[in-house]
Amino acid sequence: MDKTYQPEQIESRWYERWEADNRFAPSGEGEPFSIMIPPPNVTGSLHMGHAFQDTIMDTLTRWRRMQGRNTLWQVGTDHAGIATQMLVERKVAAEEGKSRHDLGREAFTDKIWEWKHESGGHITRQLRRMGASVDWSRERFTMDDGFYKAVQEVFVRLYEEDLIYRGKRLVNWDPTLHTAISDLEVENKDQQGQFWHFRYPLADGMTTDDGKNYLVVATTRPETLLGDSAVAVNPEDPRYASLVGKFVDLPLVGRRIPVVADEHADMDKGSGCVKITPAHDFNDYEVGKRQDLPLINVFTKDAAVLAAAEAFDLQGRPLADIDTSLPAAYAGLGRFEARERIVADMDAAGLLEQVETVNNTLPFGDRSGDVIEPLLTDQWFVAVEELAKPAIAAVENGDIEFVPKNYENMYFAWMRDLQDWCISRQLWWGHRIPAWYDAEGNVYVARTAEEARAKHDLPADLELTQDEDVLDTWFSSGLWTFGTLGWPEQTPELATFHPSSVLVTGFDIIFFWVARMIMMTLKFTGEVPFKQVYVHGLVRDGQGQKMSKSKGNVLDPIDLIDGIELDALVEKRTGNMMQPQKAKAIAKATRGEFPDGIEPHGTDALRYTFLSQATTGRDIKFDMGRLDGYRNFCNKLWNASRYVLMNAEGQDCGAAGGEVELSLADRWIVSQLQKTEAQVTKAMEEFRFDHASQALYDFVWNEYCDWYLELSKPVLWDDAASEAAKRGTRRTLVRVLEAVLRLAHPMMPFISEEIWQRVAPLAGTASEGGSESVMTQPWPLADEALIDDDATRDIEWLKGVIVAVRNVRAEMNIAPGKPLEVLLTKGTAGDSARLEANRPFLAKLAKLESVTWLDDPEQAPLAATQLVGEMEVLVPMAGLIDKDAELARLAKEIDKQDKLIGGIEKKLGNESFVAKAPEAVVQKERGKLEDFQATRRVLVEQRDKIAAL
RNA sequence: AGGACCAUAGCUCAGUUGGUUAGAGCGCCACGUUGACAUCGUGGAGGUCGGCGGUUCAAAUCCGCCUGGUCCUACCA
Repeated sequence: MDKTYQPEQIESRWYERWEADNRFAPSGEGEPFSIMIPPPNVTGSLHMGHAFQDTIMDTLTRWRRMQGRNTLWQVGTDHAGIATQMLVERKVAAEEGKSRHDLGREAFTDKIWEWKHESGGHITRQLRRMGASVDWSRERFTMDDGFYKAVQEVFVRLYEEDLIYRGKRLVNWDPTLHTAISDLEVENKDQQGQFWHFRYPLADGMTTDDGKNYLVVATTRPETLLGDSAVAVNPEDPRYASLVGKFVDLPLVGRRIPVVADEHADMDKGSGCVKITPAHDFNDYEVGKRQDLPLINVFTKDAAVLAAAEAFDLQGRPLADIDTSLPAAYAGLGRFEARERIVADMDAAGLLEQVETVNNTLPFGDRSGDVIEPLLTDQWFVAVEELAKPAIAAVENGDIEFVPKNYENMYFAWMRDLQDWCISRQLWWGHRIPAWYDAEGNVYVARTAEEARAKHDLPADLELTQDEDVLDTWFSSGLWTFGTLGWPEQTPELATFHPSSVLVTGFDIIFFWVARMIMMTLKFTGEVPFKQVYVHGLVRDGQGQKMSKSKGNVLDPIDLIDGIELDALVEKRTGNMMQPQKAKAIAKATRGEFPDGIEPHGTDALRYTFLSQATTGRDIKFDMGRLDGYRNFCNKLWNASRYVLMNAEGQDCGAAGGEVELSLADRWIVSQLQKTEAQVTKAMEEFRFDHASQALYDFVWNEYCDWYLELSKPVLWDDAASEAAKRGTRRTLVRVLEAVLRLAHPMMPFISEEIWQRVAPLAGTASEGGSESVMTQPWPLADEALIDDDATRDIEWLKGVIVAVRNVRAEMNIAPGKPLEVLLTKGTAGDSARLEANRPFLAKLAKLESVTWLDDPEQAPLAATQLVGEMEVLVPMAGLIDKDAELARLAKEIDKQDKLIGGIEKKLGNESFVAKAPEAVVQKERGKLEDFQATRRVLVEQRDKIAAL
């Protein structure tokens, strides 16, 4: 083995080997365990969130596989409609100077497929770098043929049950992307805006009660004035009661519109009058429905003003009897330009009463960044009410369990107030909606045009054209758990691996994805999609900031694994920016934070860092310090293994039998191993990866390396030790390490495999040069019978004495290597026996020349003293003591004991405590009091002795 | 406006059903080339557990209020 751990040398090698050996496929035996990967965008690349999530899934998968479960980690990618289309659109524009419309639908989607083939391997290669043990042979894509079929099937069946319908509705329209988007894709941002108060003249000579011939309405969107259908006042408002049913003349347009009474009007806001524009505002749309108002659309799909408005009734049928003429001056103006012109014109007409500056919230499309426009368009919807009921019940009755539990409330709140889901998108990339139209606009929903004809008895020569729209990406990803397993065919995989065991996902897509999967899967399989949902937080930077290109704080997991030069990192963070003016500051911050770039850390260290920080549900602040620390941990494990191999390879480790004698240390470390195995297993079961990683780290570093390896040296290097004793220690060294590697494997797959290959043959769990992998070894099971409390107590005693001597050395400034004479006194017979049993260990680890048992404490020379239980550890200090320093130290120690004693005495002096606290607690306090008092006595004795010098 | 979560050492975080001398890693200080490891070893310093009040024999832990932070939902004509 190399002297230093070199992750890059082992990681790619092992992944290729595992894949070649088909280690990731289900075994076909045992209780099934399955995880469906949240499919990343096919053209995307791995970010920290993926790396984190993949680590958790892989750890669970490897662990369950080792437990003997029939394990499938299903992999695949998502076509990601809008994101992918936009990306290719930009690429085509940059490279060919063409828009997608220049190319046409077919040629453009061909371009996307080309791009998919070209770049689609990127994310999967990165997944391999993370060590993900997914079954590549079953890789799926949401637009592959089988999935397309599943999507069509679901659409047709839902339509046949009247759970999908088409209609003209107000939707969130993205004027840049020219598509509807869902509520979830709208990001509301606070802005400072203006609030214009307009006068709407009353028609027919009417006046208000206070004699005005106009009503005042206020709006943040003057341009929608063109589409007003009414002015509303509150039915309870006495000021306007006489005007309800009368009319106003809509300024600039000249249309007569009614004054209606509706509860939407708030008497306490502004004038109490509100303009109603049902075709351009969601609240007004509701008012329109209640008041039976016409829907007057005044915008094009670009959100520019139409030459003539379009009027519809609430069912979306054109209305002929409405005057749809609009002022020619605004035709073709964009909405913001129209706004300015309208405000100016109102002002000029003397109808602008007031302008206020206010804070308001604007809706932005999360992809385009454009301001979203509520627009009346023809769309397809899923009626969700019926689907939601069983989906809510499944979580209520525990068929699906969220971890942590509090996300269930978030889920319920959303599910109980669900709007119908707009599933059509005016995009070219996605699943084409399986609906056909004839020349008269009749719609036929079927799996194919042929099926549509057959079903509806249509003549063969009737021309049918397919709906131009595609489905929302989440419609198809909602079918992910069963679509990937071959549904609608009843495949064996579907029978075996569905429902999946656990979904690992971020809280940000509970609504987008999790909720919809639950609804769709229950509907079509009658099963829940997964039994548990492990919800994790966002990976943020060290300061708790969201990682984003514009902030310049993005870390690429691959750079953490392989390392990156400073200049390359700066270039990566500042190149190709949307806001190039930030580049300088980002470069400076990056050079400040990583003056030497980023060192390579390896995948295992990165995974371990994620796991150690994986506290359920909370966002994690990625800690570079921990990454270094766990790289060091890998190095520690590496070097400990080198020590073991140096002492075990070519030696008799007891695998072939032979007499074996186990030392106290051997029995102790085996005992500690059992406890660690139990802890790690329990933590895994509870999704507490932080605890699992911590327990393993503690055992490896603080027990196995710090103590056991040191304790093994006196046995292995002592010529006087028996062959049976050496064999026992070698066997223990090797066996414990072998178990540790199995325990570590789900968390650190690469280093554990690399070392295991060398260690397992020595431990007798694998054959020399064999084809086994740690991946498929049994998960270590704690054996209660091997827990040895006596050995633990003895080793604790030994450690106590060694630490006591080290303390003395540090305090007295004695060189660490200087051999010392040590006396033990005031101990029990047990202490004396322990000394005899552990003399060689003590001498070696505490660097002692001699250890003497002193029966008569009076014989003790002047010495630095430490306590181990009742026993005193004396390091004779003839003439070497700095009297003042030692007195000061002792005074401080005595003071500390006094405080502890005082605290307990107060507690024990409290009658209620003694009366009400459990007896065990009281006894414990009494015990502590005695200990502290004993310590204090020794310290005082020592102080008096030194003071007397 | 409603709701969720969080606040523990300089930093990142553990702390199970109330009973610990409140822990870990990193960082810091001192010492150290002992035959696995300086990506290391040994020892150490460092905490009014955000504030106030309550319940209790006993509160970092339970309850209430307050402050600060993160996020979600809704509204903003």
